[in-house]
Amino acid sequence: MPELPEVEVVCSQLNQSLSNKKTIQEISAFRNDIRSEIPMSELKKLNGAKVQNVARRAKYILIYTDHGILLSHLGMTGSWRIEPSTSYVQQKHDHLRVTFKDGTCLIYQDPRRFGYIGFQKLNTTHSKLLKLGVEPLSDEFNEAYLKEKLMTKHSPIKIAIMDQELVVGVGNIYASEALFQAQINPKKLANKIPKPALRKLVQSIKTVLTQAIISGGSSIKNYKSLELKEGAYQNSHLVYNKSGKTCVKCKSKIKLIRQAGRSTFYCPKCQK
DNA sequence: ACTGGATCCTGATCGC
DNA sequence: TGCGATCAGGATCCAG
Repeated sequence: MPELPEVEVVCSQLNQSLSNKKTIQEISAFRNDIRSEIPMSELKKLNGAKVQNVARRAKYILIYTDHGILLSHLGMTGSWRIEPSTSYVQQKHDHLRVTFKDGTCLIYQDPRRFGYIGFQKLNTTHSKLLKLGVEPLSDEFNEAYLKEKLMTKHSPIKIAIMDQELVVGVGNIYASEALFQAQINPKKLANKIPKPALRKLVQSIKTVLTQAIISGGSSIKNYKSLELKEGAYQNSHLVYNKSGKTCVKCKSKIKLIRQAGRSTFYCPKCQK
């Protein structure tokens, strides 16, 4: 479900709500068989821990405490929500619940169970984070970096920019949107893109992600932020989910194709 | 060493 | 209205 902007929004809200105030009383799982088993024996180490801050790395959410780090990934349908402990009623697909000493609790819900919950020891890097590429909104992600990385890439550019070992956070929606803004055909081979186009692509990715964060993310199906608010960036999508509709630039029809099993939307006339 | 496809799972939506 | 087929914002494993 969520790409970088949606995770960023959830993360900053969690940071607002949890940091420097909450002490964990108890962590319990309703079921631990999500895609990868929830490591309850390790998570028990967080009992009595004080939350320090919440940060994002790629599409992972890291809840830092003085006893260790609660690592999570929302997969396609995962979400976190905060409720008063006393009025908590278990909802369908609630898998994990963190109870705080101040009378509130944090619940992880994930219908498809594609998400991930893990534990990271203090001063270590979890294995899931080891191979991740650069953050798209950092200065490390620039034209020179992209050119070097794509030199040996024989996949279509759309697939390449979704590769989390190259650059993190770009998923199916923002890949299509960024390529449209950069006027690059998603089928074009990554190692065949001229330098000026790569410069444009870097800029487009940064712009699209930044604008989406400002809008509170995209709510296509069931994404909601912590405060159960929907994002608004779906209203700014120019190609995603627009097949058959008119291109805003040239008035021809937006096309839908399938790449590596995922939908890609683009304008055949504007994107060469 | 690469690449694309199948796979994990539930729920919403589409077409007959 | 009902029912099966298809599709969904992700990541990983496997085969060619």
